[in-house]
Amino acid sequence: MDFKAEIAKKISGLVDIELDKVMELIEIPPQTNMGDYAFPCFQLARVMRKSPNMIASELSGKVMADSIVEKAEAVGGYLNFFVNRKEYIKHTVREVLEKGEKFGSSEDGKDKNVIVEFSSVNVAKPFHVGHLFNTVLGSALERIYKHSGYNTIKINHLGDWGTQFGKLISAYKRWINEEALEQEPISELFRIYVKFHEEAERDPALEDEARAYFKKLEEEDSEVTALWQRFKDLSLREFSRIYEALNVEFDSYAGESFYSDKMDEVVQMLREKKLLKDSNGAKIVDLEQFNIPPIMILKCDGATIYATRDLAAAIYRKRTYDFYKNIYVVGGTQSLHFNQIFSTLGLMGFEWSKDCVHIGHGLVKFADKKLSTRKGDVVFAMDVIHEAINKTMEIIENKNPNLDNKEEVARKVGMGALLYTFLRNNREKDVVFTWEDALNFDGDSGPYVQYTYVRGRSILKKAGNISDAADLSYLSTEDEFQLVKLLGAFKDSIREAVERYEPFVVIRHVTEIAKAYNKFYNTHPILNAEDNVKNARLQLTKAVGTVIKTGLGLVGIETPENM
RNA sequence: GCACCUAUAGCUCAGCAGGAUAGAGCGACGGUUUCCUAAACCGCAGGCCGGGGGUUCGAAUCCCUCUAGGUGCACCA
Repeated sequence: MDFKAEIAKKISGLVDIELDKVMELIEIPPQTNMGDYAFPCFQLARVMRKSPNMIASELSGKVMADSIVEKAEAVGGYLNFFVNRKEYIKHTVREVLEKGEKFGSSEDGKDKNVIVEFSSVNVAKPFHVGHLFNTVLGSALERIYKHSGYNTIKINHLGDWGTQFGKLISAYKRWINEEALEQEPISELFRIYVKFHEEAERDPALEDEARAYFKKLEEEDSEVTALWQRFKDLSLREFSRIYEALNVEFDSYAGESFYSDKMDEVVQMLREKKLLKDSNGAKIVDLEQFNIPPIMILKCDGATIYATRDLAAAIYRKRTYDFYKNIYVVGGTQSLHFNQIFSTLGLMGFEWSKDCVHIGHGLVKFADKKLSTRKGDVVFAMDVIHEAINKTMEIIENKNPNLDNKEEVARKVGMGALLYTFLRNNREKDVVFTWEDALNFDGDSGPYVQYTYVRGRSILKKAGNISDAADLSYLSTEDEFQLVKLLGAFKDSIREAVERYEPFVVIRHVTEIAKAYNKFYNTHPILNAEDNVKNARLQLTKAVGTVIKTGLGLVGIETPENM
C-alpha cells in the first residue's frame, strides 16, 4: 500500500484537482512534528479566491481518521497529514521483508531500452582517476535504471581508432621493449607514445610516417592490423582488472573502430540533405541557428573525425537497439561536442535526437600533491584502488586486528570509501580528492553505512532463529517510526535519481537510513528487550539491512558481513 | 570575444518545476562504554545563501546585470 497515493486520493476527492497533480504537489514537511505529508493550498487559493489558510482549515475538517490517516491539521496554508503510524510501520516493514532485494524496484521502464555509454577508455593509454569517476558514475546510473525496470545496454565506446594508432605503431617499430610490453602493457605503450611526441618535435618526418601507418591500418594491412589488435587485447586485459575491482561488465565494446566502415553512409546522408558545407577545404555542418560553432565532418584531406563516428554510432544504436534513451556519460568538458552531435542529428531529420542525452560530470582534482606528481600529471586508477585497499587494511589492523577474512573486508570497505567519495555529490561538481577525506570513515562515508549494516547483521546472527510472526505493532517509538518512514521513501529516492540522472540521491538517502538506524540502535535495546519488542525490532533490523544492502548495491558498493 | 558549468557555515556539500524557522557531514569544543561492534551516539558553536537590481502576497530557488573561478570554441578524441 502506498500511503502517499492513498492520501492523494482523499485530497483529490475533496478538491477539484486531478490525482496525478495532487501526487506532484504533496510534499514532506520540513519538521517531523508538522506531520508526515503536506498538501500546499497556495495554488488552490487563486482558483477558489480564498486564502490558503482558510482552504487548508476547511479541508482539515473534512478529513476523517481511518487506517491510513490519523489526523490532518491546517498550518499556514498547508494541510498536514499524520499517518496512522501503526499501520504505516506494519505495511512498510512487511513490504521490505517480502520484496527483499527487489524493494524499491519498479516497472517504470518496462519494455524500454536504455543505452548507457560510459567508461569509454582509450586503448593504449592509462586508465586514470578521471575514467574511474566516469566508470563509477555510469555504472551506478545503469544499475539504478535497471532497478527501475529498464532494459539497459552498457556500452564501452572504446577509443580504439584514429591517427594516434599510426603514431603508436611507428613508435613500436622504433622503441618497444617486448618484455615490458607483456609485463605492463599500458605503461610501456604510454611510454613509447610519449617518446614519439618528444621525438616528433625534433623530427617532423615521424608524423608523416605515423599517418602512413594509420592509412595502412585503414586499408587493413595485415601486419599493422595485427599490431593494432594486439595493443587492443593487451589494453583490455589490463583494464579488465579495474572493471573486476569495480564489479563492472559491459554488453558491448563497440568503439570507434567499429564504426570505421559506417561513416560513408553518414556523409552521404548529410550530402543528400544539403547540410554539408565547404569551409577552408573541410566539410562542416553549420549550426549557427543553434548559436553554436559548426561541426566538422571531414578534414581537409577527406578523412573522418570523431564527430563523424559519433553520428554513425548514434544512428547505428537507434537501428540496433531502438532505444528509449541514449545516455552518454562523458565528462562535462565535451558538452559542446554533444550539443553539436545532437543538433546535427536533429537537422538530419531524426526526431529521436531528443532522446539522446549527455550526462556530464566534473573533473577529479587532487589536493594532495603526492599522488598527482608521482608519474607526471596522470594519476592511475589502479594506484588509487590499491592505495584505498591498503590504507583500509591498516585501519583494520589498527581497529579490529582479530577480524576474519581481512582481505575481503579491506577490499569492500576500501572500494566503498572510494566510490562514496565519487558519488556523494552532484555529478557536475568536481571531485576534490584527498586521502584524508576519502578515508575518513566517520559520518557521511561509505564505511559508515557499511558499518551500520554490519552492526545489524551482528545482532541478527546473535539472535539465531528469528520468528517471522513478529507483531510489528511493538515498533512504537518515535525513533522507530522515523526510521521506517525513511525505508518507505526509498523508492522515491530511486525515482528522483532516475529523473535527474543523479546517483547521489540514492546514496544520500541510504545514509539517512543508516543515521536513523544508528540513533535507534544507540537508544533502544534490541536483543535485551522484552520478547515481543525484541522480535519486532529484529524484523526492523532485517528490513533496514535489506534496504541498505540494496541501496549501496545500486551505486556499486558491496556490504561486508563483518568489519 | 562567444558558449556552458560553478558560487550557500572555517572545509566539503544538500536544498533551486518559488512557499513553513536555510540543512548535513567534516573540523572545533563538551559529553556517552559493568549494555547488541565507540568505524557509533548525544550536545554546543558556526550563515547579508558571491554583489546589485527586478518579478511576486512570498526569492537561496525565477529574470537581468556585475564579480570571481572552472571548462570548451574545426582539421586530436
